[in-house]
Amino acid sequence: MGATSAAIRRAREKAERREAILDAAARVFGERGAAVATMEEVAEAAEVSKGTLYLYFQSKDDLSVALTHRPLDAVLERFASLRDDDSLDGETLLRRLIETHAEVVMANAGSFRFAMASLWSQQPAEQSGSGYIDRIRTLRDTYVTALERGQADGSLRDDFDVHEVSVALWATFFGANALRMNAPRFIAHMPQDRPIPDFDRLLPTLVELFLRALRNPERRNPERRNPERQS
Amino acid sequence: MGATSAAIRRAREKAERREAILDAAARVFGERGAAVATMEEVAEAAEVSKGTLYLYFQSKDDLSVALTHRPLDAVLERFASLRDDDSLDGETLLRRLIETHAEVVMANAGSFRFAMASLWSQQPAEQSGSGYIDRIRTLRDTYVTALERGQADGSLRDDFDVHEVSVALWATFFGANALRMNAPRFIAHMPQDRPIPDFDRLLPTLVELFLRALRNPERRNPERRNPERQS
DNA sequence: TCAGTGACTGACCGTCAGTCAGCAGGTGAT
DNA sequence: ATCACCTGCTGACTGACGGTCAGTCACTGA
Repeated sequence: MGATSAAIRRAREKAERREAILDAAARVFGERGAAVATMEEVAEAAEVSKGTLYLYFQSKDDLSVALTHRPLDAVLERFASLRDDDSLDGETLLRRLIETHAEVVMANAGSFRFAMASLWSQQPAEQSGSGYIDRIRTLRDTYVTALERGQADGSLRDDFDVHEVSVALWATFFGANALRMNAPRFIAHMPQDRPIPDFDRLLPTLVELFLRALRNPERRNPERRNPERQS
Repeated sequence: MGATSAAIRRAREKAERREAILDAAARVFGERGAAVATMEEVAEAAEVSKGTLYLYFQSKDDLSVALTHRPLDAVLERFASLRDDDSLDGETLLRRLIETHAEVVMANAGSFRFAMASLWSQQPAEQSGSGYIDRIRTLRDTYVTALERGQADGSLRDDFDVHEVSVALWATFFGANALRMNAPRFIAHMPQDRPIPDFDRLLPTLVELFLRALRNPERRNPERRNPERQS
């Protein structure tokens, strides 16, 4: 049936256009800064009219939140493959998750920034944020998995609550990524005669601290794989 | 001189009006939500015209950042009195700082929220944020003091860099406060059939984790002073 | 050939941050 | 008492931008 194949092609083109708009928005928001960029500019960059934007996204907020979905999906994909790698013990998995997470966030700082802004400025529980929350939940679930694995294989202590700690991890790396994204601004305001905090050391320091708090001091050491890790 | 006393009175009235505007803004931003509230509404609540707002504050962003100064000053004041209390060892001081910080942030969530939003949305290094940065720096300095005291009195380990850790603490409690401020939103989006993360446990969990990582395992225990403090 | 469909357009609207010419009322000098 | 002056304040106005919608056009399938 010709009707069907035409419909399929339309659907595909529609999806492609949506992606093209997201590409353009990422570029514009990244270059110009999120709040300053206008929908008109995004439309121009995407080579469509402003009205078209509103056929694909309900609002500017909706568009900017959608911008974070792709990088978050990238995080989740890499999370999944790490989680499925059985050769990693809980501690190593945890460390890798944190590093992966930070890496992708920093690589997409522009996209995340405005999503953060709209997260803060809205007060109603917008349903536009729902996709974001879903992804965050999956992300936290993966941290829980790593913690549970660590408790099971003895690489982590077993006297903490994995759910409580996973929320703590979430908060911590949220804050760390936030600071790192805004580091240039903070540094610009610092009086130059004082030691400037080293934001690049932030992640390693935090990883170190958390692992020190969580690592099992009397590790059973059954199937050890990596002989490194001292500090 | 009559002229002088009149000038003094004017200056005082000007300061009072500024405070009154901040009060009104805090009320309006708190009730209505930061981005939704208009300057017109703030003006009405402060019983002045919109134009007057711009005699006291350069912009809406400026006003909302100024809103956070007062609570931050409250934090700093309490920080100073904690720091000056010599009977507190480093570990206890650190714990108190964290708790105080969190308490004030939560009590003034409305004021902080929009400041966060403008932090994210602007890209230029606005000088309006400079007062904010100054306060944040003092805040972090106090954390550094606590860490140094802890290393000196043996309540904390001495094998970490106090500056690196202070940035880590800053990031962590920034993130934790951020999450707690937005907890209702996250919870609203969570599917109800899953265990909901307990945001009230977040602070205690983090304090616990950090102290576990930082506390001196072989504490010399020389001049212990307060037998209280359990949680 | 042509009616139907749906993606797309851009002029238009409402809102709101920010401006500015003018006003009131107090002040100090004459 | 009078007046020039200043200072704080006002609110109508402007420009910009997010969002809308009546209308256009290309394509489709009969």
